[in-house]
Amino acid sequence: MANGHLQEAVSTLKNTKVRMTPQRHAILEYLYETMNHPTADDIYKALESKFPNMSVATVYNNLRVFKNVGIVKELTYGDSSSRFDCVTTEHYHIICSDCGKIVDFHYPGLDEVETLAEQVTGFQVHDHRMEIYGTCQDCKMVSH
Amino acid sequence: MANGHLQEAVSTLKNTKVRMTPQRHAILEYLYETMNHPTADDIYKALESKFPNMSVATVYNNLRVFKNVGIVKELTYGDSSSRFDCVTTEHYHIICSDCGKIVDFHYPGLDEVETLAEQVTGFQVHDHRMEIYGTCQDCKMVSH
DNA sequence: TTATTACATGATAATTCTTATAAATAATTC
DNA sequence: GAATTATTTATAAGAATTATCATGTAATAA
Repeated sequence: MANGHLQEAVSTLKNTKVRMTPQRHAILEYLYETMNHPTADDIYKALESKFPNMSVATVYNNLRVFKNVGIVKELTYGDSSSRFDCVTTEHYHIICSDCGKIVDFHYPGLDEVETLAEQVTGFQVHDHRMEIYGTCQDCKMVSH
Repeated sequence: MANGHLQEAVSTLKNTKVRMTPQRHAILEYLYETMNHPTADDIYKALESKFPNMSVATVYNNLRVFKNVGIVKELTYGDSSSRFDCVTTEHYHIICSDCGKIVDFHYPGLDEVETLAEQVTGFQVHDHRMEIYGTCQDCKMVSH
């Protein structure tokens, strides 16, 4: 299933001028398998053994390429480094303020907010973003 | 009215061990008067004439202090530098993807999302964040 | 009031994340 | 297969933020 999404992403790339390279495939594979919201550096380290010569710039460059094509989303939280997420279904994130863990959280979507915003502000809305912050169960334990 | 909120923030600080200094007052004043979601550098430049000797570090340090006390919120968008917003009433932001303009957008609040998230994930929720992205009217004009 | 303590500031260095550059390499097109 | 174009790699550069530390200033205690 994750594999299916990966294939889909690969064929999306095929339709553009973007070439498929081993590095790009590995980055995508990692994103779609782990579903882990990694930073660019996380990805770099994870693929270090497979691609000892790969540059950090390659990771950044390709993440940007993927983002432009629309198969990867960039998430900027407060913690200085962006996180990257493969675009699959509509879901939000809940983030633990203590340990930083990110958990997917499915929710119907906030389309009504978008339409209301359009009416009130006159903007032409094309996206929104929401995150929830809290303390995860593990961290609740620790603090007791 | 903006002034009222400023006074409130000042007295909040009084209750903590945080001292009031001219620089801190000026930073808060700027935040509460402009309501402009400035970056740290924006603030630094805006206060340059009043405080020619003020260091950028002072701005950063104090914004962090304010954040910890809870009278200022840090907003991280994709554009590399954080923006800072004084905490007043519950509102969200709608951001123009073209020119970067940020407009306040009042909405009842998404408490139900928080409670649902608590039930589903087991997190203890204490905050959430939402933004809407679109094209503002000015930029819509330009593109025609 | 004076001494002491604790916190703030300012200048600068250091760190970190990200992007730009340029040469080498690989893939695609004809 | 040769020419063209995109990609990788290594490194340098850039920008935002934080750390350091000496100095300064305000609060507290005697």
